[in-house]
Amino acid sequence: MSGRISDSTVRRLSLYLRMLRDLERAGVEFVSSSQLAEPSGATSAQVRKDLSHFGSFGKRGRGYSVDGLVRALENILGLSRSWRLALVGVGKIGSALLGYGGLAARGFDVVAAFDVDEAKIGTRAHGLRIHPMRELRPVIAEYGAEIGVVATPTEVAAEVAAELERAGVGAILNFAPIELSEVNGVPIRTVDIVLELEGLSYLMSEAGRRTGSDA
Amino acid sequence: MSGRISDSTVRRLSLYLRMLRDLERAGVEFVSSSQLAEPSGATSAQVRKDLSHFGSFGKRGRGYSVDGLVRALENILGLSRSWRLALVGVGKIGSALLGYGGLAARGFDVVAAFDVDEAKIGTRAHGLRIHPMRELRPVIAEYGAEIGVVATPTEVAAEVAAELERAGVGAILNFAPIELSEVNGVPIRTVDIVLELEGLSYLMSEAGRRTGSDA
DNA sequence: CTTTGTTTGTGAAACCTTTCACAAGGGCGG
DNA sequence: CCGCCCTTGTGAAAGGTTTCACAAACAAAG
Repeated sequence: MSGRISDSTVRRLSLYLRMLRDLERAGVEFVSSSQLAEPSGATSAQVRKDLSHFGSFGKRGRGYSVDGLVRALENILGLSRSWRLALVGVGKIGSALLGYGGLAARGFDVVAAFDVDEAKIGTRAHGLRIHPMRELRPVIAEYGAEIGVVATPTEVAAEVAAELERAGVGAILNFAPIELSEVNGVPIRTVDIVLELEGLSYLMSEAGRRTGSDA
Repeated sequence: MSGRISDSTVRRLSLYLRMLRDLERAGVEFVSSSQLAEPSGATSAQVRKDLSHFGSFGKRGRGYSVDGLVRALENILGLSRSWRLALVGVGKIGSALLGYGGLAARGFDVVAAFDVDEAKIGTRAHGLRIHPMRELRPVIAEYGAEIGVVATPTEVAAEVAAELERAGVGAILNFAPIELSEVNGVPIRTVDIVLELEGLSYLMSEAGRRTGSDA
């Protein structure tokens, strides 16, 4: 088992875990790979293959113990603990994140916030004091933040990401529409809304072209 | 050329276009596939392969005309026009989207907003009147919205997506942490922040496990 | 006009992911 | 205990994407 696990496998594991938690709440004890596959649009074989990279969790003829698999996946994904986030940029997106209870509910706590705007520094947003960028390193160290969130304008995103890295975060979530390159093995995920919309734009145009030329 | 184009190819095309627009602004006339590849982390061969699905845009020995390729990619991606968005759910994320100028700047105009909260209905958010859900269909028809944006709580996201489809949108951007299944050929892209964070959590835990067992 | 530089466009190869299909294992009723 | 049924775990096959490597094409210089 276990070599390098693909990104898509990890994504699916998260989706399986979500469904398993729902099942657990509903008091279900066992689940089969096909039931597990449905909500994420995967196949039962894919579920079994995904899990097989990490071990043997099922009972033949019976399926998977819901509780057992929840714990196994939480361990694999690193979700049996909570993570501390440092937010840089308390603008539109940053504020939305601070106000979004879904993060803390799932074990991602924003413990520190930073901005360059003198008017914001020292004030509180959703109960969190906003620090000046200058204090990035000490404050991140003080709170032990592990994940940096870049919610700044595009122009400074790369610089901020580098600064976060130097401050010691182990991973970065980036909301600026720019491809940041991973250095020093600090993984970066970018959430790029415009890119998603452009993908949809392509598909709609493509559909139009096909329909158009059919007529 | 041109068969079914993969998602990752389309994403890269968007990234190429971004860089090309920067180059255009900078007055550069020609660009090579390797220059184009760099910012998106692709290889020059990949750039050429991606483009080759749609035609022959370069000049051997010279590279690609920046202007020419910008227009070609805008046409391919459907970005030589602007798109009208209908936003459902004017909560934290919805408001952040309304306030984010980056969308309109790139040709994605939010033309209608909806919510169930009686207190919000009739008021304006960032200059946009908030309509009740009941008026979804007529208002979307009136403004000719083409892309629906789901920014509601998870519980109602699937229902809202179905409603948007019936109202005639051609694509859906979903911010709720749930996998919505495409029906009637209406493509759906989901932006799932928690999923991204969990991916980072996996990588950090994995790194920890490796380092831990090395010692 | 010919030679030299460079860079494209593209089959073929390598690599990676998903699907298939089935032997192995376990529960359950009789 | 036996036989039946169900579901896992997994090699092998299929399908897809990325990389390689090179002929073809063009610009520029002599």
